[in-house]
Amino acid sequence: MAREIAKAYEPQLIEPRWAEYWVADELFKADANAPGPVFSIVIPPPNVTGSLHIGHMLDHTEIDILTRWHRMRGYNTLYLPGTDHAGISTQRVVVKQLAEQGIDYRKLGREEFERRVWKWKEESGGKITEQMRQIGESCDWSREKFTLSPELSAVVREVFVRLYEEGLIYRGYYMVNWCPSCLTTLSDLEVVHEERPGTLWHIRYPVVGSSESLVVATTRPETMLGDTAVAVHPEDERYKQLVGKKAMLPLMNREIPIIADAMVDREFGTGAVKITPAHDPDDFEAGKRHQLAEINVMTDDAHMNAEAGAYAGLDRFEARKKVVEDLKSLGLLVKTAEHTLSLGLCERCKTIVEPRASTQWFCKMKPLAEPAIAAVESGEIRIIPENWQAVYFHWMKNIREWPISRQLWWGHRIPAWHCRDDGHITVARETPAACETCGSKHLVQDPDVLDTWFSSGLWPFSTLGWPGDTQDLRKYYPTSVLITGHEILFFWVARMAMLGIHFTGKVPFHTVYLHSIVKNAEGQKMSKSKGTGIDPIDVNRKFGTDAMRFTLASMAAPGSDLIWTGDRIQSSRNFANKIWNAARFLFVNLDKFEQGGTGLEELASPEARAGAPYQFNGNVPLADAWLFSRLANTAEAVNDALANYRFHEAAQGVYQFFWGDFCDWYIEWVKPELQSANRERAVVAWKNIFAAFDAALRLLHPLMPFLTEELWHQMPQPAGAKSIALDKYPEARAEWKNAQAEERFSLMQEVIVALRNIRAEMKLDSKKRIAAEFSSLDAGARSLIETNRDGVLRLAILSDLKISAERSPQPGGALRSTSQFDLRIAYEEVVDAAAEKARLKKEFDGLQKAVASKERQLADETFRSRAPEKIIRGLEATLSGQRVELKKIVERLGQL
RNA sequence: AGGCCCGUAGCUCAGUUGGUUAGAGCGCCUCCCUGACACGGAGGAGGUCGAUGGUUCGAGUCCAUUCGGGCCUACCA
Repeated sequence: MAREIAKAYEPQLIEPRWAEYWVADELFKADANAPGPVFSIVIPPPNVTGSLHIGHMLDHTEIDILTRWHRMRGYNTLYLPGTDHAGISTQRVVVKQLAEQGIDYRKLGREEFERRVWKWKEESGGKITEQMRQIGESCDWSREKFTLSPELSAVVREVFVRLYEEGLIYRGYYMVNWCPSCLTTLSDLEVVHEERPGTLWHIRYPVVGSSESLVVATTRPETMLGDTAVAVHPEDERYKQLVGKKAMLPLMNREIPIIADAMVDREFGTGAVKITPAHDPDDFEAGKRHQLAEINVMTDDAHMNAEAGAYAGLDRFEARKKVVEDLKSLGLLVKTAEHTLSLGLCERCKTIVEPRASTQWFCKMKPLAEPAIAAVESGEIRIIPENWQAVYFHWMKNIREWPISRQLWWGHRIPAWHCRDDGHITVARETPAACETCGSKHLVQDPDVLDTWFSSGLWPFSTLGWPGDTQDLRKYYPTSVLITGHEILFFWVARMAMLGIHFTGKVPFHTVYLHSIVKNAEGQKMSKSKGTGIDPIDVNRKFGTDAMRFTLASMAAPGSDLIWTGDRIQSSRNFANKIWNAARFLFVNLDKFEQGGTGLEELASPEARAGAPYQFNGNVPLADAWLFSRLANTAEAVNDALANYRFHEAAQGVYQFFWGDFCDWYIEWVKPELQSANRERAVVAWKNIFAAFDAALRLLHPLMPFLTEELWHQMPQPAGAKSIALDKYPEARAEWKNAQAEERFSLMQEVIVALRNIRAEMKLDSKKRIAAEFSSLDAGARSLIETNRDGVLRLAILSDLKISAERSPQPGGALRSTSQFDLRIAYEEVVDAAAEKARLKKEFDGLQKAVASKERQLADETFRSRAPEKIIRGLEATLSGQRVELKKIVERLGQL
């Protein structure tokens, strides 16, 4: 049966086929009734608004690798995909689209707005799926549920009401971060700080009823219009006599008190501070302590309002200029100094945040944080890498109140209703018919929505049927692992921990794996807003999603950043192609072999594979014994790496085995056997190579799902078998391990490499066969080479190989020696003596240094008494070998 | 201001409890378009591990100081 296999790996042909399969199939749909261990994963929120870049791929890559690995080991796996954000994001997309059409979403009315959101969702649903298909199978959309689905909204309301009833959620009048562009409150975490050069203006405030005056320093002169006091330190001798008097606020001509407060730093500026309770968090607190009035001089969008008198209507920065000018002309500007300040910016739009006092909903965090701290301290939640634990503790132990209301439209609305008659607020799970206190029917729902992270923080249990006592909840909660980037440790991880423990009494996950941040070649974090992201779809189209996944996995060493340069993915693509071609080799040659009668079914059936490695003449052939031993060791290392979230080690292990061991050595070695005229020998070779190839595919599968799936289906599989992902993951089989075979095979590799090396140095044409001599005092080594003479002749391109105990005394030709053996090629043409000498000299230097340092160490009594026996013996063994080599080099140098 | 991380071959990075001539991929050099693969094969050159000092029989690996780069947290007007 002739097979048609493309000459090169073409991901664009293979992957869509399987992508469709993955998305459609319910492979990862967990069954709560299924027996066996459970592995459940919380997936971070994918962002479907278009800011998808390679950085976002990392979570999904790692999660999917783990999922497949666990699935192949018989775990019952559940994904909890973070589609919560998808709902919010959908709303934001609609807002953006409306804005592009010049429509302000606020003016649509909430119902009309939500209608459009649903419409967009329906229309674009397919588009999202197609997009996700192209970036790979890494996200499971089959469980797609949007935030605004009735089920999730009900959970959010339930949580809100419970926290409110417990007194943890309250309404408060405080200073909050306000974005004048987004027109909403921001939590501290949504404010990013940036160092910028600024100015410190010194302004003179005359003291009422005297010729004295005070100089205050400020970086924001426009806020002085709202000043209601000047503060000095209570023990500051310079100003002691002024406390209790009044100052005349320039420009506004308002008398304001001079107060004493310990908050003032005597060293900074002039030691006198203007107090603007409505526009600064510290001043706000001071204002409360001293019962000062708050004068808000700005509008929502940061223009000056009527309270600013002559400045009303100006933008805050124009007002600043004008205030400074006016002060200057009044002679009240004492001095200006340069001053670097750290400005708070809105994370989303980068507008300078305006501190603003307003009434908002808050959540008390201390009672929630304490159990979450304890969970990490006790190890019930493991944070990997460990250094992030310290960061977590630091934040959690200094946690502040969380303002949870947002003046946005996207998100869950706050379940609170204001009574128009008596002002009472009714908090309820369902829309109340009447006010709790006065029974009035004039109720208006609070216009605010909840911070996105409020609902996201419920994800691990809100998706499993909570507050009901469901089977899913019992089986899958707590989940096993959360993988995400460390940038949302506080936003999301910590809040899930707090809310999960609070509402279920159990931690939401046992392991938190925080991966590195992906940056571009310039070292910048990938970000859509900065324009530094790389679109993974483009890259995938070019190289394939398997290459993308393998690249991310191989670079995902924990603890440090990951820089995306683009050349690693080329090497991953090459690796995929290499495997593809190894498979082609098998099938193309099998076609020829099959004409002799024995077919694929017999050679590669599941039963045949299970019996490998097969024997010939009562022994497993050396190369096969070696390969299966390598396979066992690789499987062990890879399993171990994945168990410890060391994806890069897993990737490297499989790469080395598949390319280095399987392709470069094993296939080359068994080529003749596969076509052997001895049918029995050939069948053994075929059965072994198929078994090894199959195992290697399974080993690679989590790291390259599409390619391995495709090739797996080329081989005979048990009836009803659907996917390699449901096959077994290779384990380290003890009976495959064979230290002796590894040792013997590697000696042969050494001999072959040394011979190739000589050939290369002599610049021999690669087709030119030459004769060589092998000599070794070790009878075992001689018989090894003797037995495998054909292979050595073939791989080292020799016409003949003489084997002897003693090196022939003949001078001339090219020579290569190790402590175990000598190789000589008696070639007529003189070897470049000078080059040979230089090479040997270099080797001599290195070797001599190594020998000297070992001799020194071994002669040291302290070393001998303190170093472990193993080290000493190893050192001695190496030393004796190196001495032999050194001697041979000296001899050879003498000859030249 | 406090905390964390990084500085290893030209580039991007590995290097788990300190232990034998420090590894990989890409790039570079030489030879080869050989029937799985030029997205390939074979061979090779190239680092003394930012700097200094210390602990130790022994340090890329631990400690201190220092220089350089990055990140996070912070209410200094």
